[in-house]
Amino acid sequence: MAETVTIQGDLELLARTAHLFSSVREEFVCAARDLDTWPHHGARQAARDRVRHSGAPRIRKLYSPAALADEHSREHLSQLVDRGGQVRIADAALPHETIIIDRRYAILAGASAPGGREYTVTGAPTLVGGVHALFEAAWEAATNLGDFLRAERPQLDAGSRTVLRALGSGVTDATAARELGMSLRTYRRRVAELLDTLDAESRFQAGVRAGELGLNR
Amino acid sequence: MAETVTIQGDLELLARTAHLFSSVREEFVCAARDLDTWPHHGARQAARDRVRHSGAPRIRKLYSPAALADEHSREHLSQLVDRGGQVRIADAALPHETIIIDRRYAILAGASAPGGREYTVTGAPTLVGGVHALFEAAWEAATNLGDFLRAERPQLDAGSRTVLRALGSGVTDATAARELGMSLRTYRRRVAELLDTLDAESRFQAGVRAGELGLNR
DNA sequence: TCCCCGATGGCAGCAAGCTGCCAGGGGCTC
DNA sequence: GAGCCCCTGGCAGCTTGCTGCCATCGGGGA
Repeated sequence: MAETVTIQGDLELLARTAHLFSSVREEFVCAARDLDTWPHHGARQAARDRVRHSGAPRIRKLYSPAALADEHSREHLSQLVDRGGQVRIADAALPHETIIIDRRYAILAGASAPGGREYTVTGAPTLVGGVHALFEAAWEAATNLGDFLRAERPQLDAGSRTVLRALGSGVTDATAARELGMSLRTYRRRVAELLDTLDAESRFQAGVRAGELGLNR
Repeated sequence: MAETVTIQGDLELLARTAHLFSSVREEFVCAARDLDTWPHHGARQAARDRVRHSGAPRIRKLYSPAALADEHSREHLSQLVDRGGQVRIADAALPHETIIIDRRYAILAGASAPGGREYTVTGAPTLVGGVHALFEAAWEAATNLGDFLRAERPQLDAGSRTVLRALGSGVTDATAARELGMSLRTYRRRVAELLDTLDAESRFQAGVRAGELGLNR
């Protein structure tokens, strides 16, 4: 392969770079806006297989917050982490998707063209090095997936947390109000406010949200 | 250091092995019953620092299900995973805690003795190799932390899941029953059964459980 | 001081949720 | 078919949750 080539369309990209994806030895680095960006299903399988064995490459993926939009993506990302990959979320939008393999090859996505999207694949050391340095900078600035998800939970004041715990303990409103030293009316006001901030229409729904967000602690 | 030494007590272990923990280059392997077993706080910090940089050692930790007993430990483990460590849960009890560093040194915990717990530290290749092989076998047989947690969720039949979704959608019982094509009475029976299997005393509590267990899908 | 404002709590009425009881109804075995 | 069992649904009565309304209270600010 020439040091730098331009490729049109996903299919050709797959055909021309499949051997690169399956040759990953040490590091597979990927930056993208969301999970739908790269169509490299074969590569995913190869990467998965490799992680299972010792001497696995280090896998790092950097996404925009957009990658967390739907539940399905979240599930996928957490599975990625389970398999030993590292996932971080950047503040930036990451419009130009990038893959770097073993610091030897870089694949950069460009604009859409009539014949499909345009990609640049290069093995030129200076180019790859530069791209890698940029990635490192973005990587360092980004936050861990787990931390990001934890930070995402709405910040509740101490009062709301108390009410939350009372609700979670399963007691009736009367008991909870007594334990918290407030009237039934006020307690129910707090509950109603909590449902409002959690955007829930029923107590059950609020419980689900609280459980998902790990607020019940 | 002699090839194999026996050490009494946690303090001496720390003193004699601190340099080993900070010398980890490629792989840090640990098997233990739970998180309280090893007192190596310094090592944790060292490992943490290393993971932040490239060329990080591969960290693998194998625990018994007992390590998941309390919420605090779960939190700690998931943070470990966030930082790029791999955590698996074994079916076995793992009574003999083991640490292997770079396949060069092994630390094995033994029985409690009057002068503190007894530890064996060795750098003998055959010994370390043997221990490592045993660890690999146990590791392969164990399941990923994430998978384990997912499998832990109680299995609900299709009907219960439907009810769960209805509850999660936030509609009233009357609406839900109509949508599910059953009477109000039966729907409420289903809800009551669900609360029972989730061991919840209120709908909110059931919601929390469902959210925690990721059942709301 | 007076007024305003926000938070609280009591009350009342309604809506929603919970459950015991009993009456079908369908499938099963004998 | 008879008896049995389990599931369902209606009814009723009760508890719990929800909220509008109003009175009260305490802390600023004009």
